[in-house]
Amino acid sequence: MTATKNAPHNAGTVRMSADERRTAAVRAAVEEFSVGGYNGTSTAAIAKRIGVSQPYLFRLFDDKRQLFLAAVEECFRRVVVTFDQATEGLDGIAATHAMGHAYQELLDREPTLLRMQMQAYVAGMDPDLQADIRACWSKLDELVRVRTGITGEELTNFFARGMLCNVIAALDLPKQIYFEETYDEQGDVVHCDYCREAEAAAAAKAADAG
Amino acid sequence: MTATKNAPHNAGTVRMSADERRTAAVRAAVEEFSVGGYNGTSTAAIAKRIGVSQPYLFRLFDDKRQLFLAAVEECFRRVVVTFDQATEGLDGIAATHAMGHAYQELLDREPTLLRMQMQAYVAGMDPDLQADIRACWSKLDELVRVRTGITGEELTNFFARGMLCNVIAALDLPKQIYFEETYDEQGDVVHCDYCREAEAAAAAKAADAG
DNA sequence: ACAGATTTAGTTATTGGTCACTAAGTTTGC
DNA sequence: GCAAACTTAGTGACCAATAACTAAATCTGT
Repeated sequence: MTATKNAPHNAGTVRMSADERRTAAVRAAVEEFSVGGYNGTSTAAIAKRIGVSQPYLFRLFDDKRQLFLAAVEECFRRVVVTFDQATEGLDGIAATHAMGHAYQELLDREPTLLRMQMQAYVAGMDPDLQADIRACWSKLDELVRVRTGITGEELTNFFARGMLCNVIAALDLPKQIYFEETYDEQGDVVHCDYCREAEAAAAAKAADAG
Repeated sequence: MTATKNAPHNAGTVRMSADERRTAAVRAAVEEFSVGGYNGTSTAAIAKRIGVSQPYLFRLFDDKRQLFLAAVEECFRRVVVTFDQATEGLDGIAATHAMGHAYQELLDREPTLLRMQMQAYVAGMDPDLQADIRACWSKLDELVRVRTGITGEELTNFFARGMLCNVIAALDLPKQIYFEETYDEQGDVVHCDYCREAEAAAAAKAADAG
């Protein structure tokens, strides 16, 4: 009695394949979980964001936990892709610098990704989720090690600075407090030699493609 | 009608002053919130831990938010105290090293404090809490700056490495992955020159007191 | 010294609301 | 016409916060 008999049940929403919906749901989940965290985000909020009823989410995912893990994996996947693209044709310290710059750029362009990471780490305190979150971390660790070849203090500082970026994203601190950039007379960012190497590699690749 | 007429209402629990209870509640809150976070921890769990009814917590604190903030402040206070004690009689790079060591020791001895910090940072994404959490961060930042005098890259790396410790605590990673210590033939930890300076300062202070 | 008054530390019972998840049905594209 | 995409309706569990009450400690006047 709530709807006229022959009016469409779900007017306004587009019909999608389950896989397409799942993908949309994961994207939405990243957005929602990144600010509310696992316990502070309702499945209803995620459903609303993709224009679907809340119970339908449970046809796409076994439970909230699975949806959260999918969001975490998507988040790490996007970071991995970023690192991948940033270090094409580079290795050693040049690759390390490139990754560092790329991550700091994420802080400006996609703070959601860094916030979602924070949420993943605290969710990792729950024994039910810890193993999966650790696996995400390990993959990232692995990528950095093989792409850069750095170890010891250098590796530690790389990840450490990444984690500081995450906190800056969470608290919305002005990033120049800890990451100052220097500008030339034109107001452009001054790049170091490693940056120039990275730019050269990118230019070479572009020339190759074009 | 639920209890025999003259039987004590709260048999088994000790009577405390409100201030004592509040202190106990804050300690319990740090324990509980550090693993469950703001949204994943019930006030009932905290009340149970100090042997008090759940509604009574709301006589001691206005609401859950206040209780959480008290726990966050207690957590940061304990870190500040640790840094304070670790750097007595030191400054400059020696103080920086001493703080760094002290923080890494917290990772072994009081992982709860580092986990609680993570919870504070993600809770700081909530606009209602962000200002207070930022204030805690600022205090810590200020302390490190005045005690060590470091700036720029050095300061950044100091905080960055701290944040990495927090993540290690959260995910229960083996800390030697990023913080290897070297041991001598006796199996004792090898200290650097700055450590020795710190030890000398501590010894001098002990001699002064004794 | 002690009875009554007052404050302080606690209780139980309850409520309004939220949330994850289930069951059973309806619509739509092919 | 059927399978796959989606809905509404509902349930039981939990949870922050309130209300109303009780008992123990402390103060006060005589």
